[in-house]
Amino acid sequence: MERLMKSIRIGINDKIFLKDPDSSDLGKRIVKQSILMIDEMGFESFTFRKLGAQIGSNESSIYRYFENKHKLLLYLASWYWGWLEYKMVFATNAIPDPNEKLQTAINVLTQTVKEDDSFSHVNEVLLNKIVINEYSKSYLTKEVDQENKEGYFEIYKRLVNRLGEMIVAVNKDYPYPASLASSVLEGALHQYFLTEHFPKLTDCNESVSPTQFFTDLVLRTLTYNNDG
Amino acid sequence: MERLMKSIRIGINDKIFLKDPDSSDLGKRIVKQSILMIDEMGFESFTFRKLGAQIGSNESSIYRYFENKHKLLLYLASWYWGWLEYKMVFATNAIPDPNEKLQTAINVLTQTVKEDDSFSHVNEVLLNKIVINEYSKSYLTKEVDQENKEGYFEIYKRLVNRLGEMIVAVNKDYPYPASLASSVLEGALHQYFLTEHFPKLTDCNESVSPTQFFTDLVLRTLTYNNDG
DNA sequence: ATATATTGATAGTAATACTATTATTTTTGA
DNA sequence: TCAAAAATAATAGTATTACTATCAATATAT
Repeated sequence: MERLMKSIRIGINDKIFLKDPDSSDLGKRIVKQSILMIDEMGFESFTFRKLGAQIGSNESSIYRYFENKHKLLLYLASWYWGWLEYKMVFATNAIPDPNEKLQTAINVLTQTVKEDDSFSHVNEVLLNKIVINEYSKSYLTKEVDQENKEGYFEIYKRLVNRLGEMIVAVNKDYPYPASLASSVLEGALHQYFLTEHFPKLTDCNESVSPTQFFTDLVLRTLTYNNDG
Repeated sequence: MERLMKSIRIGINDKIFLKDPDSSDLGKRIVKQSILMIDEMGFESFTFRKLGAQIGSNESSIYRYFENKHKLLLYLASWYWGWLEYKMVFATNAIPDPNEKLQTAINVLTQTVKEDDSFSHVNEVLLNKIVINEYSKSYLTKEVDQENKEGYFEIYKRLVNRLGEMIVAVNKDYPYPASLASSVLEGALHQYFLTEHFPKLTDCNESVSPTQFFTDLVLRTLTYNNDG
């Protein structure tokens, strides 16, 4: 798996960047260091000037890769969701039983990332933390419809839809597969956030994972029968 | 109900503001106009300078009420959740049956606000939209733990806990009442957002409401029996 | 009528989020 | 291998943001 992951490339909508950061050493340093810095100081405090100082490069050079830090966040998020999608498809592909397939998908999608593959310049552990803390900010904007039209959220949407299809495969009569799928993905991020900062608002903790909560939730929801 | 709501006052942690905006005409104009402007231009573009220009007051005067726009957002959010809490407690108070009580609570908590009471200086319809689009930004910050310690999220937490208790009252064996409660509240905001901007990621639309989705979800989850 | 509190006006600062221009270095490909 | 092209760096500059400070004007309360 690691060897495979090492060589994959996430296909990201090329309107998100001005110059593909994967195409040069500077581009990779921008991505790598921005992940460390956004995790460290938070997206609000992060600036291209600070990033330039850290990587020994110039602010103006970074602007040749990304229009602004918002676009960089969209890039990082797309990378993350693309990577998760790959892991999910890989993990579920060979499973014929719809129940087991869905179960496996939920496992992959709602687990925290424990270690990065250390081959790529992308630290997936930190990227996972960034997505938990910052992803919402990438779409809670006045420009969301325009940016959606331009395809900046395609990978995420595809991932939600894949999960939705697996839900349908388990129970074709369940009336809200898309809402359940989007709730699982978004909710997992939220439950991780709560575990860290608002422990009284969640039952998840060191011994109970969001994966357990959502696995149970989806099971109950899809195998419900009203004779009980 | 309208008459009652007219005179209620939401008790908001007074560390959120420097001077109670409810205590003066200027304070009320700040709150009223900020709601209109944040809804209109989004939180990022909104500034105290622009707000001052709109209400014919001075930027520096606004800073005497709120340290910064983040605190103003915390104030508006607290007001909103306090108002919802009031509506929920009022609506559920007299209901003895736990199932019906929970059902009513979910109704109140996941419905959009259709008209404001027009007595208060707060437009609840717009405030509801603001909470959908901006609330996450109030806690997805590096300062969240400090601010939580100072009690800025008390009302929201109390509301989630109340809902969690109602869930326990319906099914004391369900292992994730807090997570389910927080998922319903947060998820309702998210489903409304998706309906507006990512319709393919939700089953909610003009004829299916997030209320229906979550009512059904909670019903299935709490009345599940594994004989099926 | 006067002290006090509130608001307004003006100005100023450091930082942000860029853009523009020009210089320097690196890459490439004829 | 040398010249052209591309990429990066350095420097400077602009408009805006997010404030703070000071002082003047006005309203209010005793």
